[in-house]
Amino acid sequence: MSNNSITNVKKKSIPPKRRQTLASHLSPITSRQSPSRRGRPREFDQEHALDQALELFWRQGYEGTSIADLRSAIGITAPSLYAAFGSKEELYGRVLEHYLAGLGRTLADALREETNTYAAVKRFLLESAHVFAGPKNPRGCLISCAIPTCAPENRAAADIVASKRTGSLLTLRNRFQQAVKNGELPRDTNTEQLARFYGAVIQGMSIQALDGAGAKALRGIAETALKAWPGGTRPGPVP
Amino acid sequence: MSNNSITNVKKKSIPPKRRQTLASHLSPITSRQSPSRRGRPREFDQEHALDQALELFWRQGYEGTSIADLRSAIGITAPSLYAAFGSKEELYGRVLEHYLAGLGRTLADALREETNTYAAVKRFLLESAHVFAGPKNPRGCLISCAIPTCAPENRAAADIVASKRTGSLLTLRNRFQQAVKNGELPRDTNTEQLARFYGAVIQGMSIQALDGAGAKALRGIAETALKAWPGGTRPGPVP
DNA sequence: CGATTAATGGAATGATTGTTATAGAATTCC
DNA sequence: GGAATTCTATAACAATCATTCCATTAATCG
Repeated sequence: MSNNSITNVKKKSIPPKRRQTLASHLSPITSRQSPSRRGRPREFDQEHALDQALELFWRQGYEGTSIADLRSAIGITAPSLYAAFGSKEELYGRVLEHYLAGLGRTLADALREETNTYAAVKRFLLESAHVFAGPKNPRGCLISCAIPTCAPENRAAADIVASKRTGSLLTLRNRFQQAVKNGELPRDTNTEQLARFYGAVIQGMSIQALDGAGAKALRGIAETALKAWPGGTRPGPVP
Repeated sequence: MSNNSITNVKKKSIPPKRRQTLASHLSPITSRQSPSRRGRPREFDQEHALDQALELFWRQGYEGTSIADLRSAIGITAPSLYAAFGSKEELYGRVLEHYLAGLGRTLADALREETNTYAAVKRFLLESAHVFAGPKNPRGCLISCAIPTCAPENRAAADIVASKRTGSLLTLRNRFQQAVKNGELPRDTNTEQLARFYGAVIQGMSIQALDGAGAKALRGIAETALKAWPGGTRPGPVP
């Protein structure tokens, strides 16, 4: 109950946050949506709510989206929102997962379905170009350029997205390491450096998409980036 | 005086903004700082105020920095701040100029001082890596990844930074066009595409710097990006 | 000197921020 | 059929948001 003001030197009073933790750390899927539970059933569709929240966070960012925005977009009252998602920060985490399971799954798809690593990267870049400039969703990437900077109070939310970006870099690097073993990449390839490079390209494409670059311009960036592929433009031998 | 609520469909009441325009559109330098004017002299140093504001906007972003933050960092009262800079949005514009005249002048410097275009791009990338990961200033680039998304009310501020990014892309493209004429770049070079590519690399480097990448990692990204230089890794003939 | 002009400090503006009591309504368990 | 449980709606919470009113102070111009 009492706000321990000892630990916090800053002047902004960060709200206490009582019920945050447990739900989000158990299972990423079934936090509160397992059917046929005890009390009064939920009257709104969680999936639809996440869609609406995704749209807002994507278009306006974390700090630019208020609870009031979310409430009116989803069409529920504040207590319902907090009962279902815990807090703005937790909802944001859920939305990121929702994105990565939907339009943001381009990297995972490409790496899983393409046996050739060069082809996987190429597909990842080109599909991203398509999504980032697509007319049906907000421009850019929800992950790549979300909350780059923020007020100290929102640091936690920023760290969540940052960890997703870092995760993508690691995923790329792991594949490149495997590709070195396969012979797809030269033995002396700096895999982390290469992963960072293609990660940077994606992030830059995302920002330029926000600034108005179309799919064609983004594909041009991707095309140029592929010229930096080790061993020349041609893909390495397929294992 | 009266808020014309016809044009604005959104629910958020955007503050009227009375005294915004004139000052900022005349001269980017002498808006209110020409010496020996009429009334009571200013008691704080504008330059120092801009430094403090720069630090804050750089570290926390536009939406993450409040007037209260700026007030206490600069050490002035709200009326003084508004008298000197007009509004948060105008102050932000001033800060961006301040940045481009200081630590953010890497692109302009490189292009002006390096006769070889490849060398200019290389220097731009490496110097940026140094600034983005430098310990003396906030990480990343104030321009590259600032306000990618925002609340509708802050669209104007976001457009200011976006125009700086677009300006950098145009500057790069112009230099590349010149380099094609010089013979430094192949005749069939898509100069806009190349400019977008190196712009994207810088933007990605900035984001990764925010995520914790050190100067060495950023230089690695730059090094890889230079391998995409048309005609191979070696610079073209010097004119 | 008196008038004008502009910056200052203190206090307040209305609106919006994220979040929560409180009470009522709808379901399952026993 | 209660008891327990969980969602919903109304209303409120304190804090913070960007901005401005007011009276005062300090300078220059005539």
